[in-house]
Amino acid sequence: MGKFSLDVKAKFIRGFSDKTRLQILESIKYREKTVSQIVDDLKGNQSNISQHLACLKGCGIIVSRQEGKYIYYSLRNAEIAQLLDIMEAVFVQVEEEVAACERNDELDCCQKP
Amino acid sequence: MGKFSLDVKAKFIRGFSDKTRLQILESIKYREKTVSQIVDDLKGNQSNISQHLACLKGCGIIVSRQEGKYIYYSLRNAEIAQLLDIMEAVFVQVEEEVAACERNDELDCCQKP
DNA sequence: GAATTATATTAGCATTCACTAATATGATTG
DNA sequence: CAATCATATTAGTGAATGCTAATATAATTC
Repeated sequence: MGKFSLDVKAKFIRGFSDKTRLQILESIKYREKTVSQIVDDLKGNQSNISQHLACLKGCGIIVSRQEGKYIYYSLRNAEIAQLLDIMEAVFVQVEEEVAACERNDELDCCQKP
Repeated sequence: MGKFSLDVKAKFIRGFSDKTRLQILESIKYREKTVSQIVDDLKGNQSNISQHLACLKGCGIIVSRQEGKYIYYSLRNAEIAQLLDIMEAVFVQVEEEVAACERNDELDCCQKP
C-alpha cells in the first residue's frame, strides 16, 4: 500500500474513532434516518451532529440522499455494517484491558497531557 | 452498550487511526519485533515510535514482552490481525471516495480549518 | 563499575479536534 | 411571498494529538 493510501486509510478509520460518530452509526445502522431523527436519537446538538455527519460522509462511511426538505443518511454499504460488527466483536475481547488503562478516567492513554 | 463503553470503544478504534500506528501494526503483523527493529522498519524517530507503541498498548491492540534488554511488541491476538484485514478490505471499497474528498490534500474533511 | 545499548519519559510547540452559539441556506407551507 | 422547518456553515474556544529534542531509566557488556 502506498504512502498516500495509508494517510487516507488513517483518515477513514478516524471516522469511527469518536463516541458521537459511533452513536450516529449505531443509530442509522439498520435504516436511513434524517438529521433530526438522529439528533433526537442521540439527544444531541443539531450543529454538532451535522458536523459529524459531514465528517462521516467525507470519510466515505455514510451517504446521503435528499427527499424534499429532509436529508436521509445511511451507511455507505453493507460492508460498513459488517466492519462495525467486527470492530465490536474484537473490542469486546480487549475491552477490559483498555478500560483498565492507568488513565482510563480521561481516556488519554495515547499521549499524556 | 453503556455510555462509558462507547467512550472506551472510541479510544480503542482511535488506536488504529494514525498513519504511523498503522505502519507499526503492519510491521509487527506477522511476527513480534523489538522497538529498534520497528524504528528501522519505519525509518522513524525512536521517541515517536515509543510513544505510539505506548498508545497502541494502552488501547489494547498490542502487547509486549521483555527479553534481556530488548522489548518485543506484537499484536494482542489473531483477531486484531483479522480486524486489520477487514479494515483494509472495506477501505479499498471506499478509498476512491475518501481520497476524492474536497480537501484530500490535508486529510481534514472532518472539521474544516 | 563505567560505558554502551535499548527503550521510555518529559517538555514544548504547532496542529487538529470536538463542542457551542450564532447565522446562513434552502425547501415547504400557509 | 412571508413564515417556518430542516440542515449546513462559520467563528471561537479549550482540549487532545503528534512531533522533535532532550533527558531518564534499565539492562548489558567490557
